[in-house]
Amino acid sequence: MTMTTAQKPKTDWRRTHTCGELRKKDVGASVTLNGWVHARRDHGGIYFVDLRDRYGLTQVVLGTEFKDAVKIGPEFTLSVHGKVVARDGSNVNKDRPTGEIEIIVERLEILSRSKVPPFQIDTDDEVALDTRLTYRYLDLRRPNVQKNLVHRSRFINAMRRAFEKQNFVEVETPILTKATPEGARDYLVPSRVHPGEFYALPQSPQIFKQLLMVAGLDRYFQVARCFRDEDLRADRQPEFTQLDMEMSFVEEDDIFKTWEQVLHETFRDAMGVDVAIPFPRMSWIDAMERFGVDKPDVRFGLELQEAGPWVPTCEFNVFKDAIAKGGRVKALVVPGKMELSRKDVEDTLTQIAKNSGAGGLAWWKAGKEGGVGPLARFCKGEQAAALMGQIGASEGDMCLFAAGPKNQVWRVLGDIRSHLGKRFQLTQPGTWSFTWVTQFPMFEWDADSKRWFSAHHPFTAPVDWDMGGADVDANSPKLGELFSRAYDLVMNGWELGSGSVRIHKTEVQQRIFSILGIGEEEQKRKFGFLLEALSFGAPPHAGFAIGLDRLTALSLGMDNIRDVVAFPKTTSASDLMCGAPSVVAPEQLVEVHIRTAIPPPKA
RNA sequence: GGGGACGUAGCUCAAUCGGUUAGAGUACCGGCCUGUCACGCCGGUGGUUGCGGGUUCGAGUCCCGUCGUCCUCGCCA
Repeated sequence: MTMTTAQKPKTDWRRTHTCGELRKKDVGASVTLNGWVHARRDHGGIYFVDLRDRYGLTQVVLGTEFKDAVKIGPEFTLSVHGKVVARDGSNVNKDRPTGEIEIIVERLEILSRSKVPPFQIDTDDEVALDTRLTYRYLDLRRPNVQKNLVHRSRFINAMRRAFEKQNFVEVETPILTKATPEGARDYLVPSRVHPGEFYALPQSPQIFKQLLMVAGLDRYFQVARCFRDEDLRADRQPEFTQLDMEMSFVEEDDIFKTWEQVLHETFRDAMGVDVAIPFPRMSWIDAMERFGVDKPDVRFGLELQEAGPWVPTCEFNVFKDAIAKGGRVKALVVPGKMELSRKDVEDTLTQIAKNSGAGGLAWWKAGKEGGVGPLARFCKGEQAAALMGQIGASEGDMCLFAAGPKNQVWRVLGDIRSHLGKRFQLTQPGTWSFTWVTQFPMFEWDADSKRWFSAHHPFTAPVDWDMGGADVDANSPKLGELFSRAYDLVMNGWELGSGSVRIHKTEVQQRIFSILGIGEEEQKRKFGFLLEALSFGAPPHAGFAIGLDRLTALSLGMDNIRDVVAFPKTTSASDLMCGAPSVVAPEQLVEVHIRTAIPPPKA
């Protein structure tokens, strides 16, 4: 809604939430209001209507002069000219602007009539998602959803300002680009001019921003749309937005400092929240050992404890076998006051453990006399006290043990820890806890295809440029022990973004490609332009990208990114509003040289 | 690709052990009401219970399939 008064200049609706909101000081002023109107009931010839601005913040009751107005539909768009008057003082609700003042209407013009809406727009009642998404443009009229988009806009603008203040240059990179092997599945676009050839939509602007570093734009950023043809989740849409950046002649520290400053200013300017900087840092291995995940929610303790040293003193073969096979035994000590029952452990938690790949969960209610639980008979005499000392448990604490390969132990206890955090509400809403997680593994072995994959991406620099020596070939298991200069930014248990120091030397890049099973020929075909670019004296560089949808959702306390995206897709990646994807005319296919038989559309 | 939950009026939901004419609130339409702000009162329209098949004397309810939405595992360099 726009509002003009004699005293007040026209307000830019993008700048303020309160523009359009009628206040007591406006009494006596002449106004023009344009907005959505939800007509209430006909009341003896008077129409009482709520005028709602585009943020849904203003509700105005029209005064008695409105009684001659024509009858109108349930929702419509209109323009009202009138005089603002104070209502009878005895009937004012002091807590809300609505009702305090009203407009005596001099002229009313219906700009646009409305059909009966498919759901009630003037309430925040729950409506089925598919209905909301089919009529997203009506859903967006609802105050709660709309304010998310306003918040998002503020966030993006604040970030842009913060980057520009640090002399970053925003550069747009192509949306029609080249398919990249590895990583996520590409969305492909057939070329009309080149029969049988395809563009791909970018999974990220990664290579382009590295080329910008070679080009000498040593402080780049971009609000970048990215596309990944993978299954959706609450925190994942097939297209999403990154705040992407890259810098030259820098290392981890410089990236961290830049982002800490940017995020500090963003939260301050967009939300008035003072985020403490610098953010704590933690190596990946510490994150895994202490929290069992690479995106730990550090707002609560309940850290994983090492039980290994105690194992040789006991007779529990499951634990001994795990250690003998090179695995680990770790524990989660749940304070007695959290009141975790035997049933909780044996039902809920055991189920979580099984979902996480464990055979089971050993539990022990700590006690100096041997405690209670399946583990109790292995905790005779001194052993009980020794175990309590080893894992830091007190009398009455519920201790949960996982044994096996370290990845599995981390996973099981990490999942259970996260469950307990939610269950016992160990986190406070409205807190923002950032952590840098550094030094991720360089490679991960894929048992199915029997080859190494990059844990981050193939352009990530190893911590050790020499990668443990020249004798490391693509078959060496040693590759699994190498660390990279990749880092993530984690907030409240969510991965917000990731980045790395990049490889800027052609030889190193070629070697990484070889380890990943990309032969010389293939390297040339797929990444020739990058390798050649690196050969022209590429500066050392590093970068980072943050998921804007996730950041916006989290900052609003939401756990689904759907409502910070104007037109989101469903879990089956379709757009219910416009009906995408859809069948196209055969002529269109012929034009782009696709002759494959198209399966008939679903019934 | 796998697992789970859900699908009943425009919307939000109910319907007992499988039982006879599928209800309520709201919305919508009509009537009454000049100070409402979830206005009130009276009346009315509105349903192939997502779709297809099966079991049964009888299915919204049970079974199978299918479609859709949500959550999740795999996947997301």
